Amino acid sequence: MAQPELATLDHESRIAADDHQSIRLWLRLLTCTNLIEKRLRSRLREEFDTTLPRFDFLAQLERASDGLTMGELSARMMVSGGSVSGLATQLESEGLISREPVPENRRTFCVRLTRQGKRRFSEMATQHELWVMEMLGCLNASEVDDLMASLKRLKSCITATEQGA
Amino acid sequence: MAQPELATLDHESRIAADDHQSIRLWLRLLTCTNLIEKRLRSRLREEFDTTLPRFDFLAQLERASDGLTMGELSARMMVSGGSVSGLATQLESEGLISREPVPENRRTFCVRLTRQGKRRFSEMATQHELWVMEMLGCLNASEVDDLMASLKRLKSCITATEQGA
DNA sequence: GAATAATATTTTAAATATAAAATGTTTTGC
DNA sequence: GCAAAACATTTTATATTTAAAATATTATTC
Repeated sequence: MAQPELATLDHESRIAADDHQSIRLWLRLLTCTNLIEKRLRSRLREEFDTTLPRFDFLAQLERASDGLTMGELSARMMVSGGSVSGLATQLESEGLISREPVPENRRTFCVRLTRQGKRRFSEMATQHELWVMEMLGCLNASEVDDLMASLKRLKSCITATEQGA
Repeated sequence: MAQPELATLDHESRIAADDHQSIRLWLRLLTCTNLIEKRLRSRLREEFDTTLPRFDFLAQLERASDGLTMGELSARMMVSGGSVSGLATQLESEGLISREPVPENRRTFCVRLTRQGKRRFSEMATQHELWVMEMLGCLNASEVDDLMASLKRLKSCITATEQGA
């Protein structure tokens, strides 16, 4: 009974079904990301009176002990140069980062965490990690590994299809 | 040789390792979502001179043939009421949606696609589906199914840890 | 049934996003 | 070496986001 029905699914129908499956996967991915992002956003506001972009800015610097240029920050944070510029102005005025000119290339700046920025970030990072653990922690190690592998493959699929079409 | 080393990983170390793995998973998820979102955003701009939130607004209505209230739209789109309100004002002025009062409850509106909105959305949806296929299409059916299952589990993990902590 | 609480939406204020133009610096090509 | 191109950043103008206040309606409670 099942086989004849399957046989009636022609190539076009199957393609259409796959289409919908792709869309469904994309929507599910988006939902998960939105849920996590919103939770982190509200916790950062409640507990540290800050925002996700500002946290992310500091996090990128924490990972790069030699400092980063504005362009590198823009690429790693995946936001426009204008955004990075505005965030940097704020964080600099709060004393959390420094923006020093580079003698060899006067077009660029080297952005670093200040001592205060490091201290402040580490307070937030500890909590941030707990919040993420809280949300992802019920996945066991092999589930996490599976997801990591699948998403790695997905990422390479996405970047394989180049932007300029 | 491997067992003794594993044995030296005490509970705390293993927890720390898991923490980082959770963060890495979260960042990878975010990267994938950002890549897809940016691509869709720029394509929608280039080809239809519109934005992702506006497309999403219409898409939610397309799926709900009986129309939706502003609050339902807000929940399904996972954005604030204020955003929905602003988007509705725009889309209404462009003639793509209608916002009719509901006699039984004068607080709410019933939002629907207009004929023009349906036509416009279907043009965009066709392309949108192709763009998503383009990015996710290199995953085979079983990879997609695996991801769907993993993300479903992830979603239930996230929502299981309730917001109000 | 009047006062209070809950609900649905819009408006407001502040922050953030982008694209594109402007500015200043370095590199390239002749 | 000078003009043109490429590069890195900031500024500008516009659009979007959110949280919270304001508005209006409905439901509850005593």
